[in-house]
Amino acid sequence: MPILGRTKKEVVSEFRCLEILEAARGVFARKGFNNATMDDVAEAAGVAKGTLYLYFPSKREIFLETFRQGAVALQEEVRSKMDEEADAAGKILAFVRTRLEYAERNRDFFRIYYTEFNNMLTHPAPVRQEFQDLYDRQANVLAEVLREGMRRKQVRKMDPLAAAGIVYDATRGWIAQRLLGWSQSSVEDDANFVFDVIWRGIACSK
Amino acid sequence: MPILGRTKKEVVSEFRCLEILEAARGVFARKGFNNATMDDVAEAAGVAKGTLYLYFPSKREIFLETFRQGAVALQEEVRSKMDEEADAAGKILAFVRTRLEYAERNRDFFRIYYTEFNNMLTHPAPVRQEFQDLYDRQANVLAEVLREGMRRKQVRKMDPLAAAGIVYDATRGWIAQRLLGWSQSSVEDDANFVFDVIWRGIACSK
DNA sequence: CAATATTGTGACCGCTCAGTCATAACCCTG
DNA sequence: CAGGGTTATGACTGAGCGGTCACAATATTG
Repeated sequence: MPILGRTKKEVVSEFRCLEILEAARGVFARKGFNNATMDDVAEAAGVAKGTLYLYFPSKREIFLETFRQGAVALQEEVRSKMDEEADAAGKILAFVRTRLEYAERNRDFFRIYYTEFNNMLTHPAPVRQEFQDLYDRQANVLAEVLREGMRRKQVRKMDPLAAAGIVYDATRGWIAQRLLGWSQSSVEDDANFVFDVIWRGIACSK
Repeated sequence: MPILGRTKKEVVSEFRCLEILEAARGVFARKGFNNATMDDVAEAAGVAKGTLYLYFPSKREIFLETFRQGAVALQEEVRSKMDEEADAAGKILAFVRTRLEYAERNRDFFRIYYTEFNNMLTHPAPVRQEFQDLYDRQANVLAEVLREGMRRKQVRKMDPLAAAGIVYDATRGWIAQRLLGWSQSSVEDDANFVFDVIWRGIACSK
């Protein structure tokens, strides 16, 4: 007896999955993938260890799912905020600000993101391609914005992907600093500062 | 019978330490700290596992030592190249270029540096402070250069530590891209590009 | 309110791996 | 080259943990 296209069973199951993922996110953020145990996750989620395996096939898969969830949500938020802006400057500021804001609201996710992303990329794994794509998509959105900016003479001529890399990394670094508590300023101020430096670096000097 | 202030025993012992550290660096770079086993390190070093424990108290300590070694060498090289330059622009270019060059020559070290550094910082440990200091020292050298540049009206007024963070992160990001094989250009070109963008971002617009 | 199906449990298993230690090989030195 | 000291070895141990499964609790159905 499906309700709204889904059986009750499916709804409950999905709810459990989300509960587990949320608990897992906190545990992985606190202890890192390797030092987090399935017992930790089970305890945080308030279920027995065996239950975890009713909803996920392995520790790795739980981890990857928390990762995917956060990454996709981040990308969508960033993309939608960028779409609201008309020109390259506005879009890039939106990119920086939205990421900083999201990081503030999702510290656990970003802890995971920054401690494990490099690991994913540098140590070949079956999932490597998936995360490569994740980065590529972000970089390409930025690069497209920059290309358009160059066409309109707002951004000076340079390799768009290279410039995108710098925008991305400057933002990345700033978020890391905030996560480590090295910045006292507001998200707004920090975003403006990072944007200001980067924009002067890539804009047409008029 | 000490020779040149050291006994033969000490010399041999130091040599063995270096052998082990070099082997360990490769293993940790390839597999990451958690997936590397002491058997791996022993095999790479061409000794038995027990021998490792004659020279180091634990896996963790071997790892930290490879890390310290590389970080100290990097810092000294960067500092000395920066000292050869007279003004802020030259010093910052030297900072970027020397780091890129060093990364090219010490890929193993940088693999470790980038995959484990965040781990060190975000997961409290007795060593946390040590690595915090390592970063602080680098950032302060940069910040001092920027402060001096501001005094001479070459760099526009801004928080020097914040600006140092951006220089550091843009460089960091670029090295990561090179390690992942995402850049085809020469080190020289890449260094100039990164410097160019950053410098326009922070220099007095004249 | 049985009878059956579904979901949850946690003791347990097998394996990996850091670290140990009894033994061996290799020095010196006299 | 004997014998005492130093360095090397690798089989072994014990702990930790991912994953399983026999059983229990709960839900569903007729």
